[in-house]
Amino acid sequence: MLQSQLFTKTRREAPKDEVAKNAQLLIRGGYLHKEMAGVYSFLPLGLRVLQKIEGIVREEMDKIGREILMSALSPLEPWKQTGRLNSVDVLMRTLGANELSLAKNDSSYILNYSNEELITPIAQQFNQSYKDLPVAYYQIQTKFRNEVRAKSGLLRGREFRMKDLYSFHRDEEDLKRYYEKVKDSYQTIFDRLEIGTDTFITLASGGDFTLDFSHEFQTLCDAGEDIIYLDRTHKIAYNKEIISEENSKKLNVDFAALEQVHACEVGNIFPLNIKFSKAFNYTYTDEEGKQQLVYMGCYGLGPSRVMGVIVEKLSDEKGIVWPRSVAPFDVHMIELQGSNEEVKAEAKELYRELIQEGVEVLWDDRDARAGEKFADSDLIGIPLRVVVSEKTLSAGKFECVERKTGKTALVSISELIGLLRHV
RNA sequence: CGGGCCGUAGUAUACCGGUAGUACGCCUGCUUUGGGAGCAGGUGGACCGAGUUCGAUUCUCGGCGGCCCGACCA
Repeated sequence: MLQSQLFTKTRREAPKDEVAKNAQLLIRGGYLHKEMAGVYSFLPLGLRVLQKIEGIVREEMDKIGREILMSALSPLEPWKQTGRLNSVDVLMRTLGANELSLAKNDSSYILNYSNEELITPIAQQFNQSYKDLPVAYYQIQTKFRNEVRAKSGLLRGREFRMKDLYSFHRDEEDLKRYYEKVKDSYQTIFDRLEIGTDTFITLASGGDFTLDFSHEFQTLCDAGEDIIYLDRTHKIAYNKEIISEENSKKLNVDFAALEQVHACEVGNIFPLNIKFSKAFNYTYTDEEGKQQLVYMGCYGLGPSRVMGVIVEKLSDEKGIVWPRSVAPFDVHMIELQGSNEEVKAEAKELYRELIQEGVEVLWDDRDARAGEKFADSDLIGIPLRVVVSEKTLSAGKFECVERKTGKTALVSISELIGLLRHV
């Protein structure tokens, strides 16, 4: 893609209404446009990153579930059926539900903030025999929540991207088996997103759904709003919310001996057990012809929040440093002395060859000086910069700079392609 | 939702009870071209409402919006 065709520009200064590093850098780089507190539009660069993250999530989820897309609107009836219309904290409902539908009491639908009420009837319709189970559906969708205090850029928004997966099982054992599978799947996803080594399964409170613990995936992050008690040797952590004398005994863990660190919740997995199947009277027929309640689990992961966490963790004073797996492009090609026709032709040829090799290239074709191009390149944070200029032309090679380390090398085009294949 | 701070061009910031200045951006032209260029000219602004006042961007009140702390948080 030509940088002149991105239709965004970088900013030299951070917006004054953002303190969070992720929001500052993503706005400065032209990835995001802020609409209101906790609500951002994704611009061309930002959308590419989001799609890379969601692509990885999708690839892994496809191994253990089927993708669907549920509606954002839903009728009130199923919410009345589970009792959540009134039991769930009203602040977590959307404005649509609070002010339009409920206050006026004249609407029969709401903008839903979670999807158990929709997925359970769907699963019920198609899976009524023990032969049909287990099944798992997932979606990647924009979620809306009336967050009372949106903050920290992409880390806590009123509108955000979420992958939610729901599984249905004939009994608790099968649910547990699948639950472990999702744990592994999540770890693979975070590894591929290159935050895996800093992401820990964390015991947390069960919330509405269970008296037992739920599991969160917490990534170490100074800007994160959770505090976890970390046991690095066993690669497990405990959310501050469950720290108590009682749980210390129950889990046989000395919390006082553990490291306390800030972290951001990037995923969570919940055993729902029979809460929702009971509400919808979702039973299946077993081998003996008897009706049995279905066991459910739900599993969330926030791609847009992950994007914010990656920026928080991997940026430096010059800008963002994307891991290759989520970077908007593989290579940032910087053309200098654009008025020199030979340089221009050389850049064009390199661009063509890289594209042909399947490399994703952002070509800075703008009529700008070197300093500005380098500064923008550092800010945007594409993993590899390749400079084409009179200097490199006379050397017969290209200058190649790794964003993360600043390591520079002069390479030929075949060496460059080899390098990109290798990474 | 409680508390604190804040709201001035596209962005970041000054000043002021007498309708606003700077920098960057943007536009024109010339020069320049490996780390955010120089010169010249130009463009563009007080969140909304009420009150005080001869006069309000400035003071007061209310609203709306933003950030932070706390509470909350499938």
